[in-house]
Amino acid sequence: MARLQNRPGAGRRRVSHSMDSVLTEAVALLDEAGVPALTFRALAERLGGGVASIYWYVANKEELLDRATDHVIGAVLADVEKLPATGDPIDDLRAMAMTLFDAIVDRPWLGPYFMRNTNIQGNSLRMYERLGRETLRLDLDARQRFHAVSAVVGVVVGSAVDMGQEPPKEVLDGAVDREEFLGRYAQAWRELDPAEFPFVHEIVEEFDGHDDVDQFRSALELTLAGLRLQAGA
Amino acid sequence: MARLQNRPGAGRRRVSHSMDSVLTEAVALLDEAGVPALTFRALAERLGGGVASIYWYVANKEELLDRATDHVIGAVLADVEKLPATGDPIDDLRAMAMTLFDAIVDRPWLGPYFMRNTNIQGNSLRMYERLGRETLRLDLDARQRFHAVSAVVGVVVGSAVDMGQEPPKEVLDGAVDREEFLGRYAQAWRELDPAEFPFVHEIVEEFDGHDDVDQFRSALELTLAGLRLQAGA
DNA sequence: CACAGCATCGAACGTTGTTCTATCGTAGCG
DNA sequence: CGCTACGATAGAACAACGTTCGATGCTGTG
Repeated sequence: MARLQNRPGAGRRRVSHSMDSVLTEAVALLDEAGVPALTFRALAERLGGGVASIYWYVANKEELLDRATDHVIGAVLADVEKLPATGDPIDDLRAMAMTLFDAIVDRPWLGPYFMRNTNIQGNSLRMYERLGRETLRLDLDARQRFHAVSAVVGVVVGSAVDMGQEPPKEVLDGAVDREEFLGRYAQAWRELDPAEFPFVHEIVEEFDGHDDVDQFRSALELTLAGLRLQAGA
Repeated sequence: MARLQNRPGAGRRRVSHSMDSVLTEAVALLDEAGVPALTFRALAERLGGGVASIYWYVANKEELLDRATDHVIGAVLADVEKLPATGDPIDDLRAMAMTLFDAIVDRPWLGPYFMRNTNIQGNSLRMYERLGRETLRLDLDARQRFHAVSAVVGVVVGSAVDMGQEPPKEVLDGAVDREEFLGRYAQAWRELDPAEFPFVHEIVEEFDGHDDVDQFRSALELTLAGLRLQAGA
C-alpha cells in the first residue's frame, strides 16, 4: 500500500481567505466560548481551509489575539466617537469609559488583551488618544494627564479582568447560572466566623447577586471624583 | 527483547513530597520565569519525583496556581498586619494597598491570579477582610463599603495586570532592558501625526521611562480622594 | 506558454495538561 | 513475624495545542 506521506495540498479544494475574514471568524469563536475556543484548528475548519494558512496572516497566536482585539475595538471606537459632547470633560470621560466597559461586558475575553500592544492595536491607541483628549481640557500638567488616563483605563481593565474570569465552566455550559454561582460563594462567606470576618459579613448581602456594572460604575465614580478634585473643576 | 511497557514505578528511587514543598518549588519556578515556566514536568523534576505525583496534591493546574498564589499572599498578609495604624482609615487603606502592590511588583505573575478563587485562597480572603475592615470606620453604607474595597482591589489588580504583561521576551532574556523597551514604544508614538494624536504627543515624554509605582500611586490617590469625599471625612 | 512568487495546505514535531494503572512503603493488626 | 489496606508515588500513554516544514496550487506578467 502506497504511503501518502508528505504530499501536502493534494486532493482538497483550495480556499482563499483575507485578513478580514480571518479576524471575523476568530472573533466569532471568541464570542462563542472564550479564548480557549480560539484554536488554529477550529479557526481553520471555520474558514474551510488548512491550519497553516492562517500563519500567512498572523505570525502567531499572540498576534492573532491582538489583531482580533483591535478588530472589535474599532467598532467600539466608532461608538465612542458618536457620543455627544456635554461640555464637561469629566462627564465625557465617564460616558466613554462606560461605552468601553459595556463592550467588555459583551465580550469578556477582551479584558486581558485590550491595550496590550499599541503597535499592532491601532484602534486601541486611537481609543487611548480619544480618552486623553478630554484631559487636555482639564487644568492639569502632562504627568497628571498621563496618570489620569492610565487610572481610568486601569479601572476599566481591572473591573473587566475581575469579571472576565470564567466561572469554572458550569456557567459556560449553562448548567449553572451566574446567580447561583455567586450565591454559592456568598453562602460560603456567610458560614465564616463573624468575629474573624466582620467586614465580609457586613457586605455579603451586597455581594450576593450584585451587578458588575454597578460595581464598575462606583469604582469609576471614585476615580472621576478624585480627578475633578485634582483639576479644581 | 522484552518490552518494559506499562511497568510504572519500577527502578526509580521514590521521593516523598508535601503540600508545602510542592508550593514552595512552584513559586520558585514562577519567580524565575513566570507562568510559562511552571509546568508539571519542570516542577516534578525540581521535586525529584514523577509528574503524576503532583496530582495527589492538586486537582489541576488552575488549583496549583491558586494555591501558589495564596501561599505567597500569606506572607504579604503578615506584612500588612504588621503595618502601624495611623488612626485615619484611608491612610491605612493606602498603606495596605501599597504593600500589596509592592508584592506584585516583585512577582508580576501574581496579578492575574490574586483574588481569583477565595474558596481556595484563604489568605486572599483574609486580605480582602483586612482591607474592608478599614472601611467599617468610614461613614458609608454596606454597599458603598463593598464598592470601595472592590475599587481599591481593582486599582491594584488593574495596574498589576498592566505591568505584568511580559515584554515579548527580549527583556526576560536580558537582551533588552525595560528602559529601552519603553523607549521604543515612545519613539513610535513620537512619529505619529501630531494633529491626529495631540494627547499622545502631550504625554509621550511622561510615558518614556515612567515609573510603574508612580502610575499606580496616582491611580490609587484618585480613588482614595473620591472615597474620602464620599465618606465626608 | 513558461515562469515567478503569492497563497494554501497536509503532515509532522515538540510540548503541554491530564489520566490510567501499576507499584511501593508503612501503619495497624492477628 | 507475616498480612493487609491504604496513602502516596510513579512511568507511560493520550489528546490537544501552537508551530514549522516542504510541497503544491493558482494567477498575473513577460
